[in-house]
Amino acid sequence: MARGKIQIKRIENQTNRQVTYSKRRNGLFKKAHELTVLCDAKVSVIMISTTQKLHQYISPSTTTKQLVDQYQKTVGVDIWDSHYEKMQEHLKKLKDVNRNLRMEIRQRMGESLNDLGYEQMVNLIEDVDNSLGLIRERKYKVISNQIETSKKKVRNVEEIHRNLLLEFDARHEDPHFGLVENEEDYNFVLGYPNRGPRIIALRLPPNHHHDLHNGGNSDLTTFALLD
Amino acid sequence: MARGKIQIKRIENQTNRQVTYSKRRNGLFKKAHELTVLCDAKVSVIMISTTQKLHQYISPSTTTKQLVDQYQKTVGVDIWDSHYEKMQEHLKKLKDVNRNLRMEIRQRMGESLNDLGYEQMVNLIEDVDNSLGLIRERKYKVISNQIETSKKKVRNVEEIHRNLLLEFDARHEDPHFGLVENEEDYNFVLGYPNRGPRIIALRLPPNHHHDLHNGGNSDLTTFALLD
DNA sequence: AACTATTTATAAGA
DNA sequence: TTCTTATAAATAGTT
Repeated sequence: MARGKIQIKRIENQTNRQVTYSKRRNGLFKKAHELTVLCDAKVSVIMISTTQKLHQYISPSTTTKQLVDQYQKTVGVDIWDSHYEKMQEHLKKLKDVNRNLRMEIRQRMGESLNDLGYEQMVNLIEDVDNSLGLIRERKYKVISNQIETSKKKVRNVEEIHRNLLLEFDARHEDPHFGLVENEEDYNFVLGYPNRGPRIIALRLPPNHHHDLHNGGNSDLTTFALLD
Repeated sequence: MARGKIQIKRIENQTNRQVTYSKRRNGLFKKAHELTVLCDAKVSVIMISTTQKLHQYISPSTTTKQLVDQYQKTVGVDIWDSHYEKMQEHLKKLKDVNRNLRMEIRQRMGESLNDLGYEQMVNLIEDVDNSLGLIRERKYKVISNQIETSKKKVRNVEEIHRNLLLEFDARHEDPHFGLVENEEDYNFVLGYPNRGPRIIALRLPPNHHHDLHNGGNSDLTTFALLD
């Protein structure tokens, strides 16, 4: 439109094309803005160049979202629909699933049984009964585990105690064993209040002598502790 | 831009403004199209006039949705989000709720009990047990209802039968009653094989005489039928 | 990015 | 609305 007329067709020279794009883009935005001001209109211009660069003009009085919203409302063809549709479907499915789950729970809780036929009710009873059995089983298992754990702990404590007593015993038989020299100091180390000697006796079968540290799986015998 | 320079500010004369809007809108669209062709760009122009009329130009190679999608992707601010937010939230909540419901069902079915503490398990057992009781109760109720319904039906049939016999009886006492004149014809009407008379007797308390067709709610007595 | 000859857009009038 | 046209504005090609 200056220094020579041009044909409106793709500019093949890339540099030229980009320059023209830049110039005309600004021209378009300026025109858009003038239109906005002069005619009190709302204008959105979005453009993407061949180089995938995006530019946009939007009238100061509005936002792109507003305008596009208005666009879709006016044009009728909701361009969000395709976007929404799947979501709507998903939502619907989820609601259905939700309803069914709630119904199942209600029935399992003994409510909303009106819809059930006799046969279904018998099945439900059997099912819930089985479930109850499973849960009870599980409870007993948990209890057993807890008891087992407690037993192991007890055994462990017992062994530690026994071990201690063994050492104590050995010390009496061999006064030169270890670092502690006299009974008073030893009592002190054991945490006994130092109120004179206390007699502790333990009878241990010989074969148990080397089993003392193998955890809690051996068939341990409880020994009477004489204090 | 011709016949006098104009200030870029709102045109107060409405007619003038609309004319200018129309002219410049076409100009803008033309420019947009030229840009599209010359520079191989994609352009979307959406505008709304003061009169809320919407016009748009879109490059032939694309759609408004595509361009706006590109716009939001590029600009980063997802303008759909605000649109979707509530839905997304709803979706998320539903998913959570569904997950919890499924978990509850699984637990009620005796699965996924690892997460439950002992206390919770005891509660669950009590709950499921109660539910089982409720369902059984319901089952018994249904059975009772069915039995009751059957009983009523039986009573009803019995009454109809009895009524019929009463009429039959009356016919014997008063031969001129009704239209049927002789015993043979009457038996035929009643569907009895015509093998001579059959003696049928019925004893009925007088006060029940008018209760015969009031459904099954009265305290009906079952009478022995002598055949 | 700046210049400018020229084309194009358009304001005002009809 | 559309046409006309004087004139402002835009811009293609050049620097």
